Amino acid sequence: MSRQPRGGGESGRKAERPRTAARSAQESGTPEPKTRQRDTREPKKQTRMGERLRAAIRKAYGRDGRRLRTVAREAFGWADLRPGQKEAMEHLLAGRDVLVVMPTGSGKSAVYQIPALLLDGPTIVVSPLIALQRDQVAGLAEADAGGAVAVNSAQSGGTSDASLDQVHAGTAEFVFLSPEQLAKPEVIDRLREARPSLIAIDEAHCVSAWGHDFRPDYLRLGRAIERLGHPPVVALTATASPLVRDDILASLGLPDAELVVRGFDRPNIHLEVRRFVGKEDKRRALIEDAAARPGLGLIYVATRRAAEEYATALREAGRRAESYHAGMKASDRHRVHELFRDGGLDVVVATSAFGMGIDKPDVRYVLHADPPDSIDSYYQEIGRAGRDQEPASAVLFYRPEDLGLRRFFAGGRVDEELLLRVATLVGEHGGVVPAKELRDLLGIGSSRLTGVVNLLERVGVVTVTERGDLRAIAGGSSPERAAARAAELDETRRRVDESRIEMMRGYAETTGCRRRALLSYFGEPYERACGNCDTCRAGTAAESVSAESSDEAPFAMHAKVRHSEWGPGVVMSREPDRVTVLFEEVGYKTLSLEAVERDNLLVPAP
DNA sequence: CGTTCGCGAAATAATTCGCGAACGGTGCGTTATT
Repeated sequence: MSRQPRGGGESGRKAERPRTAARSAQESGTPEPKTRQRDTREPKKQTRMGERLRAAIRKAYGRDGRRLRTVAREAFGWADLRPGQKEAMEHLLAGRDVLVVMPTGSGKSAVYQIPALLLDGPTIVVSPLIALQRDQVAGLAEADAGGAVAVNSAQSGGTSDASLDQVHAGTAEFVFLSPEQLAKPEVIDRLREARPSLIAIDEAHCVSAWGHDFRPDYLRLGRAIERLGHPPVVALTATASPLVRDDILASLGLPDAELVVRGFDRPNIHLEVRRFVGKEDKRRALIEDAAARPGLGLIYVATRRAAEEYATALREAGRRAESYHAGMKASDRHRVHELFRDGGLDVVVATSAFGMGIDKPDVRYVLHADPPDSIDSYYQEIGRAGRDQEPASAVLFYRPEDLGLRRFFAGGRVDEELLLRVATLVGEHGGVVPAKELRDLLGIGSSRLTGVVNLLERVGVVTVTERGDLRAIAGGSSPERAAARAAELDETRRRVDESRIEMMRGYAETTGCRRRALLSYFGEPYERACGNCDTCRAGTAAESVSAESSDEAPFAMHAKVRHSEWGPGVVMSREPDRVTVLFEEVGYKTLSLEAVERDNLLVPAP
């Protein structure tokens, strides 16, 4: 079987339908799908190519979803599709971009795997961890799915070259790579020549969580998508609040994406917060609790050191416990992962490094020795419990002070002087500045430079060429002004991050139903008390809910409002005496209704 | 932001106190040595 690299082509397992349709769609002047107006700095030709492809796909497949079931059965052996899966696949076959928010274990991968086999052209899968890529390639090798390869630094350059050759020749349907690979012009060139028909962004919350400083190439995926001709894109994640969803779509450049959200509530997970004053009290209580619990568990901690200390203490208490964090040798991490997977442990004590790619159904409890940086992260972590639908527990061992570390991490600011230096150097140069020369001149690595350039690009003074080099935008503002505006953008991001920590605090300290607090954070209406959290059992949640339902609150859920100082926002949750609003500029703010009414702080916005 | 570490001083002979400094998470890729 072979896929013809360019034009023509008669042979091949897959029908030529979409490509043929692409030509006829173009010739007959089929109206372009109603899609995005792309960034004008991008080459026009590529954008049009993407839209033609979309039109072709729409024409060829329309609303016909019957093929989906056939492929599911024949290639993957899946008996049936779930509603969310089918809906997302149909959007893709109709040429639309899609953001899929579904829990792990609900078959998110199928959402791109099945359309991949129906669309003629390779599928690019962006995956954050090389270990994950390995698992995904291995998983696809077992199916009759047209072959899967990876491109990354853990294998030899020759192997990666061979992978790209296979994609090009049509002998590999799926190619897995990291965002860093897609930052390389030569990789993009070769993938574009292979005419990809689908792009999947796996673990898409990483775009939002890691893009701004940790792995800045995540923020360049939007560019990569354009340069690949913008075939239909599906972004997949297990949790994302409305804020994070918007961030993902804005960053990837998918303003008109369809949204498919399924299965947020996990009613079998009992929610509880235990509050402590002393650090030592908390530590003792957690060890005692974990040592006594039957079944498999996870304990999340904030530092590597705490991971090792708790694991040691639990071993002394007679449990089969191991720690897991990024400071451990790769071989040890691997060993712990396998032990966990094969039932050789009672509990893993881990930093946030442990999680992605884990889908063990019988985790009975997830304890947090420290709160994470957001409810998004918290829900992701506790969501690893009870996937078998049997009762499970999520307990947060809470002291307000423990949020300090999260504030510290969120408080990191961009180097304003570096912003200014890059803006000045590129501005004065006038022409194309090779990124490597700039890095050498400034003595910084590519990740730092990318972080700074991402900000300067957003304020419109610098642009990145297809080769990855830098050029000033003519008529842009002065370097000083540009650097100041870029720093302001970063400041907004910081304020929003801090407000997300405040929402985490709100969850820990609420007297209302905790499930309701979580679900309303994710924009899921939940107008009752769940009966399966500590506040419900204590009775405080019921008071809170009944008080609210009798309340004639003036601000409905999801209503658009405007604050005199904080600007536009959306109502995210209401309680009897207060309302939480997500503001574009400052993030989440909880306001007392009394103050809102007295000073007329919020007005409805159009 | 909060905790821990290391140091010198105080109080007294082996420990305790107070203070400022250092540190804390997530992974890609690349490169220099075994």
